[in-house]
Amino acid sequence: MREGRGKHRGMKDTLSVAVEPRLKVLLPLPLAGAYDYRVPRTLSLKIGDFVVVPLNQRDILGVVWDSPTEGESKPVPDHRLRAITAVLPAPPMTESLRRFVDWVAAYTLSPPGAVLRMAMSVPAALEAPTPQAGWVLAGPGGNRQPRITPERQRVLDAMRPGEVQAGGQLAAAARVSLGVLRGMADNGLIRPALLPHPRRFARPDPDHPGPVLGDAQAAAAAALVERVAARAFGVTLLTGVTGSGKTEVYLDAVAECLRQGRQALVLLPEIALSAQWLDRFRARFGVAPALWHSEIGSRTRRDTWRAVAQGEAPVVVGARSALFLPFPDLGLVVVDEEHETAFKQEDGVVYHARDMAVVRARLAKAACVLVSATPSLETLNNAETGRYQALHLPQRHGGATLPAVEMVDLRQAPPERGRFLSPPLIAAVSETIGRGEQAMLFLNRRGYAPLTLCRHCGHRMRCPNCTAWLVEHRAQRRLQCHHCGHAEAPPAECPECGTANSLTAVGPGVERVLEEAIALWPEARRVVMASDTLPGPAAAAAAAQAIQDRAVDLIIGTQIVAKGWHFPHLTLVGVVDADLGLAGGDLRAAERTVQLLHQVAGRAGRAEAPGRVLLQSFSPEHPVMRALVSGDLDAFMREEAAMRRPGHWPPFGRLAALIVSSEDEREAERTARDLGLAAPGGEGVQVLGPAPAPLALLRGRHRRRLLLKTRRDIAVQPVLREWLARVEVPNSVRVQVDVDPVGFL
DNA sequence: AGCACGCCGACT
DNA sequence: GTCGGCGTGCTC
Repeated sequence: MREGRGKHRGMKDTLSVAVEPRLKVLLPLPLAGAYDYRVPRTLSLKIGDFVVVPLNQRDILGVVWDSPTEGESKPVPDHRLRAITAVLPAPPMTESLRRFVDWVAAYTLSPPGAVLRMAMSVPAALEAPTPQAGWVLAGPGGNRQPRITPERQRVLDAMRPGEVQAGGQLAAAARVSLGVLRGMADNGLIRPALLPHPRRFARPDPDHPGPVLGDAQAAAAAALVERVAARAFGVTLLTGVTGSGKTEVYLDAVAECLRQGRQALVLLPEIALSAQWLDRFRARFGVAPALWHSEIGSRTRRDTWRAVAQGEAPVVVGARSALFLPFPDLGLVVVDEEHETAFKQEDGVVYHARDMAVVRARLAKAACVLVSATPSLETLNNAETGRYQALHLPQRHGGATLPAVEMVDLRQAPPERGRFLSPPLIAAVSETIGRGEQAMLFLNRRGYAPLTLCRHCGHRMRCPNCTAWLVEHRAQRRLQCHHCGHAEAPPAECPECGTANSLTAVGPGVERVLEEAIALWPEARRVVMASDTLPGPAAAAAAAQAIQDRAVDLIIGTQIVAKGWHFPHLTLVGVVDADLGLAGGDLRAAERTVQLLHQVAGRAGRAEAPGRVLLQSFSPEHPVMRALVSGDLDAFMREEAAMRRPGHWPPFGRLAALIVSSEDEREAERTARDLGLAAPGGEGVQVLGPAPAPLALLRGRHRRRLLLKTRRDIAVQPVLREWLARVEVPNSVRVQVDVDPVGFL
């Protein structure tokens, strides 16, 4: 590149040799960058087009790309170029989405192709949809006078000039067989025609009469509407306690987006559990939105992707992967429950959907709204520094009060031996269901017992592939690993000492709480809500419906009960183990516990009946418990911020984790040590580790962690890139980069 | 991500 | 002697 640039020889070469037209094509593969291809004269191409190109022995799909591929060494010589095979009949990928793919790749240190793969997750949607054939009136002309039988007359009556109808539908309407239609076609009465592709998603009516907003809601809604009407990027944080009507407020912003003729995207953390959310959407707009999540079937998936690309899906509600849908004109991105850790994608391209939603909105010149009753410290900090506008709904809508939160000190009021519900909690539940109201017992642990122990020798049943105990699922008579899926039958005798009937369950899971509840309240109608007892959205929706219909007295659940459900008859929530999330050295353990328990507490008490929350804890004096009892979460978050600020912990500094893993422990150890020796340093840059990861063994891979911490004004990506380039990583070792880690396992 | 090439065990 | 196991490496 350096020699010959601008010199005679170089100039002469470029002038005399016919330069082949070449384009960059990004492929949905984890390659370092876009590849160059020759453009055949027969194709006219533009940037963003989806194309078929040869690679090795096969044909694959890609996108004509225009990234200024940084640091490209030497261009591939002309004679090695291969030609683009074809263009696909799909709308080209927008500039905004291409820049998003580039941005996410650069931020997460992922190959751009790996990110592109998420934006082309439905290859079938790129092919022209197979048009459906139907029939249309042939109109006048032709001098034949075919006989009009009564059947034929009924068909003619069912048709209107110019309107194409599907054969099956038409035959049914005219009460004739398909043969009659064929005969009419032979006689020139009707002729085949292509059906216009059906509009799959009805346009939500922004002016459909929805719920009436209170004053505070109306004011917040007006502010959001103004942001959307500005048709420019901006982030707003919308806060307010459970039941303050945040959803209805941001649905007004969605309505404004529709009036602007732009598309809106709403991200939910657990789209599979969103049946009640969809009811509220329907109440506001009269129709259902387009849905996007991993459980959508392939046909719907293809139709939805295409509808989004053609601007025919005005509103999409989805999980984090919906960020990569091809919206041609995105005007609003809402992230509901923005504090939820479910927004963090942990495998493949590691990204935080809440943060990427802000970027997606910026690149699309769209408004962005982050919504939560318990915002993350990151988001609160951005609101405080003025990067985000803040809107707050001060109280529960409709005059309902917040539930009273009380501690149960397990040292003062312990449960019976081998039981997990304390006398005060038992009394409260009895009282509540005695009054004909509903109670909930919350324990964020699936299964019967988290640990199985030999009473004779102390042996603990552990996963062969992971650093984890096997969790007993008594209903299925299995011991399961919650990390890798390993399962085995509970052995009759201790595998270590051989003693029979010596294995005993230690600690509670929801199944064990259920067992206790059956013994205490045999008459109560119960439901267990856990991810393994509610397989899929339909089951979750059915359970929620049963609760709403008062067909249930007692709900026993894991964290899925915390998610935005509206249970109007629920007045008591008992948290079986409030200390559960606080163990371990996680930076955000306290923050997360406050958020989760506050969300759970928010399920109790609505308009008619005030709610009560009991937290069972061994350390009621812990700041987390104090915050929950006082309800002053703002003060708690201020203290949390004050603790993180001096050490430059997020959000006052930046973090990136390196996870070194290998099936060979020594190789993992050696690479981790090499990385530690090559660690960057200097002003505002610090490396912690290497250390064995808390999950030192996961799915049979030995894991070591290193943590890079920098001041907020130092970007971690260049530091990471230079660091990784200095260390040789053997093939058997994987180094995963996690920028802005949220968990520390 | 695929798909080929390459170098070591159980088969007709 | 071959068929085929999956380790390693390349793809404009």
